[in-house]
Amino acid sequence: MTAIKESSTIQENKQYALEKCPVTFVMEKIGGYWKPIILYHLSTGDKRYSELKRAIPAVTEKMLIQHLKQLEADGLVIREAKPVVPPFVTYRLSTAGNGLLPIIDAMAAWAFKVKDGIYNI
Amino acid sequence: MTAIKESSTIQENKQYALEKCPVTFVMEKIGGYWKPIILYHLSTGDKRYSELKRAIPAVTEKMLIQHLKQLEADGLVIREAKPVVPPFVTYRLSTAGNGLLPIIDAMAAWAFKVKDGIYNI
DNA sequence: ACAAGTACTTACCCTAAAGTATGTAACATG
DNA sequence: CATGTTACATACTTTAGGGTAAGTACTTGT
Repeated sequence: MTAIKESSTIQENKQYALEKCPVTFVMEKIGGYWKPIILYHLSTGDKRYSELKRAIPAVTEKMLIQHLKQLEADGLVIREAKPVVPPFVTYRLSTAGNGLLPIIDAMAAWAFKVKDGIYNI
Repeated sequence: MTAIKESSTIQENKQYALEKCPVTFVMEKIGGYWKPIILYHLSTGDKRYSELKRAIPAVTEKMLIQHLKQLEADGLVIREAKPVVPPFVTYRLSTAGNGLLPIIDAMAAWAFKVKDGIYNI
């Protein structure tokens, strides 16, 4: 969680956009390079922290937990920690998180159409 | 179009994410605070530049054209300029741009569910 | 005694994206 | 002849986000 400065124009505009535009609201939740990838990996079942780390080798640990914490704070993923040593922590999608899957699917469908040249982009 | 530095880690990671994750690919296209709002406004029919400006008062002109140019470059919107003075320029969604609408709708649906408290976030 | 594994945390730096402010061409109108 | 309108462009600044590198606690294996 990076510190954000209150009352900068950019934050005010963000507020405006968030209220005006449901799409922006969603982008707030799943925006950030790694969040969609994390969500994708969690869509196939719950994962340990280290499993995610290995599944997404390019992500740094800082970014991984930072996004996981944010997703947790947003109520999209649920963290479960067993009180053992070494730690055993699993992450899984919440109901709201699962509700995102149709969006993810629609995005993937569009992306594949573009890549297959269905649209002449 | 902002100048980007080749071969920075962030750019390499972006590449990785773009290839691995179709969702990230889509986020690249519609990410940025104003793009979804612009797309939403264009979804109800073609609009003049000045109409968009008035429809989204909080956006600065720089951001508005910057995003419009980017959307145009990405093949999502089509720009049509009549060679008159004062200029008369309209923007509308391309086929690919229209293909985004199901995503936009799915996002809006999810956002409204969250706001209506359907999910207990 | 020491390395390894797990799940983090923290301090610092760098870049891309957004914002501010101002300027431009071309004509039409008062 | 000055002002307004439209659709931009461009130089400069700020900020949020991402990256680097290093450290922490607690236990098991060698």
